Amino acid sequence: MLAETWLKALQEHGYRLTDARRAVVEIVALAWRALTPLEVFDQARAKYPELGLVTVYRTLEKLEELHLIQRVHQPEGCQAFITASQGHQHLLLCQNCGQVMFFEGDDLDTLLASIAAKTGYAIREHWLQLFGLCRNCQ
Amino acid sequence: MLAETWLKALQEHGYRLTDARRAVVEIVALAWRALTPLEVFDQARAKYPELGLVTVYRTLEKLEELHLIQRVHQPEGCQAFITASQGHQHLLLCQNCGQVMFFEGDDLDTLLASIAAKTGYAIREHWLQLFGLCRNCQ
DNA sequence: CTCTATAATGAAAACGATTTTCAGTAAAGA
DNA sequence: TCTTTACTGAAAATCGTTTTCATTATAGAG
Ligand SMILES: [Mn+2]
Ligand SMILES: [Mn+2]
Ligand SMILES: [Zn+2]
Ligand SMILES: [Zn+2]
Repeated sequence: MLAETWLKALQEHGYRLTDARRAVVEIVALAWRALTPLEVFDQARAKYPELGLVTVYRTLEKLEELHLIQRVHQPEGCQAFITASQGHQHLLLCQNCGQVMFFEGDDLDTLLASIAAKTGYAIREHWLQLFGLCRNCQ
Repeated sequence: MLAETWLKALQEHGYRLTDARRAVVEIVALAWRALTPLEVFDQARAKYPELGLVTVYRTLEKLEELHLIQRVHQPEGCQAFITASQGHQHLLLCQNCGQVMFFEGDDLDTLLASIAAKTGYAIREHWLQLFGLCRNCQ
């Protein structure tokens, strides 16, 4: 299970395992859409009611630092997090329910070469993100 | 000049022309990189020292609403604005000096069709943004 | 299993960015 | 020139996030 992996990773990096952390990790690891710190807080309090919002922020910070989660940029805001992609992948988001999927195999080489030639830029990175409706929401 | 166009657009939408607004518009219209509200404030105060930060926020809001400027998402934050693209264009940003360029002619149709087929999503929109080093910064 | 060092906790306070309130000012049209 | 009311900046309020701090509990040593 993903939550177990993350907890083990935290431990291996010298962080302690606590009930608060476990609650946060379990919520985020199971999420099928990006969650804001406040959404994580609300959902995790169901498992562990003593949880403080501060600990949510602190735990998300550590998970991001270990590249286990990543921030998602959206028209409505850029504070939400989702499980990190592995390797070179991009996001596909449902505009209705928020479901997040990863995809890979984008071949932008020709495009990037052409832009580099036209502009004189040395292109180092690209952000590609798709928005649409998932099967359920169409 | 771009600033004139924007001021005319504001006027045509029933907004009044004031010295404060002129100062803000002139700074943003001439910018070659994305500026945060505070950066606009600092630069515009050189032209009009009585300017208040609140008016910067209010003016940016109106310019965005009229699609004359657009918000730029970057790893360091998502509060900065730049002149809006016309038609279907994407951004190319210098990771060193922040220079912003637009490009068009991205052909993602094949990619989008393949992702749609694989995932079952109806793809409606895409965000593509390139990062690199401009000619001067290489 | 007990003890100890200290990482982690939550409450409260602080903070920084943005928004709202408000009384005075000035743009624009009559 | 006069009148209406949109716009202004200062101050206060608000919102999300971070810091501070005294207390608690994890993890490793003994
Ligand atoms: Mn790619
Ligand atoms: Mn495109
Ligand atoms: Zn959906
Ligand atoms: Zn540059």
